[in-house]
Amino acid sequence: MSLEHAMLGFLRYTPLTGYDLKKAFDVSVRHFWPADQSQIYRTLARMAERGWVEMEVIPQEERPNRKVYHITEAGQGELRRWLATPLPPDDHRLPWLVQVFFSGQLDNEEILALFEREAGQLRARLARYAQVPQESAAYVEQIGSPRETFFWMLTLEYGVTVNRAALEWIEEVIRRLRRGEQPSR
Amino acid sequence: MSLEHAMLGFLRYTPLTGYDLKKAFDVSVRHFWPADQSQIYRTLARMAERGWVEMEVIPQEERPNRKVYHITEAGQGELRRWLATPLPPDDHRLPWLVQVFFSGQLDNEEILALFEREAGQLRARLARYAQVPQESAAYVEQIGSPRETFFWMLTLEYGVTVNRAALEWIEEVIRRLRRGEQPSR
DNA sequence: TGGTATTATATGACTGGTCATATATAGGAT
DNA sequence: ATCCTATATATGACCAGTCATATAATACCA
Repeated sequence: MSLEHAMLGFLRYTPLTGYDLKKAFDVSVRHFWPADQSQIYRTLARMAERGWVEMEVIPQEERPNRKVYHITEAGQGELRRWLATPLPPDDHRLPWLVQVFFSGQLDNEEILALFEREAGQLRARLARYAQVPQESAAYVEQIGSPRETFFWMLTLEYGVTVNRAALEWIEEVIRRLRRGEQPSR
Repeated sequence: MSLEHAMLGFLRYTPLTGYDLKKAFDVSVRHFWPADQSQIYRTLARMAERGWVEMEVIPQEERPNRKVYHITEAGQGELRRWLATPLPPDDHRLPWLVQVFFSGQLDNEEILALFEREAGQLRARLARYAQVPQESAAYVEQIGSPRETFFWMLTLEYGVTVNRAALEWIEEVIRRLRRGEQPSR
């Protein structure tokens, strides 16, 4: 399960609380692995039971105590093992393609709107990706590892490449639909 | 929820049993919306409760009775409504990118293997896509609607385009890694 | 003779993830 | 004066989807 291993990945850099982990996710991997706050805490508890992490309570006044988790030897082993393990072929679900598949029964204008909405979402996503370097700059500096940064940036490149290809295809389809390429009912 | 609406989409063409629906999914939308058999039956029951479909039992000897479902007016309305409704921005999860993100701690050869495995999976997926037209030919003929077929084929085009872009990017990254572009530890 | 596939529906147990909400305090903004 | 944000952890209810398994007859293949 990727959430656990992503959490181990962050904890390998430095001990963190659940709250810190949530923030780390939100400036980095949330684009391909969003993490729910409540699930982070539950998962942390499970990981502690398994001995992948250990917890240390840091008392605070006028704030809930911080529970700082650090990775164990077993946790490092598990992370390494998982990183080197082939993943099962992933079946991603694309509800938008379900709409396209059955869109024949809509009017041509409605179909055009369907594609234009998706184009808009892709442009918005690409715009968000363009901001990632700034957003994560502090974190990048904090970790200060050119090797880690290199692979972080590859995930961003992937997102830009794939979403740009999708957008270009959709723009081409919009032109085809305007030309009236779709058979009528 | 897309499963329900995909099921309505198929039922709009013709009445079907749960078993038929599973087969319809498996030759078409399973590439972007796989459907579990047990979930199809449960969902069918829920849709009947809501009045989107109605069931008719066709007795059979020496086989379980067929329960043929047909779409109602309400179901058609619901399908149309959903098709014309903007989807919430989808957060797809890509466990492979989680591996890439944290791969800095692996050896260079292991990282290369990570990318080569993914390239292999993408090639396999593209090979499967190449077979879709043959696999679904019977179904296409059975429905016999050029308009429907046009949009079905667009979903396939999308898959080919996006996965090809991903594969090309990965092949480029593999060349970069071989050149030693990644900083060492 | 045994194993597997096809037709056909169904349930129980489980898992990963979401959403709403709770607690508690401080500080800044409207 | 009130609202929002940040810090910090946690639970209950829920939902979609997965996996294993059950039933039951036929037919084909090794």
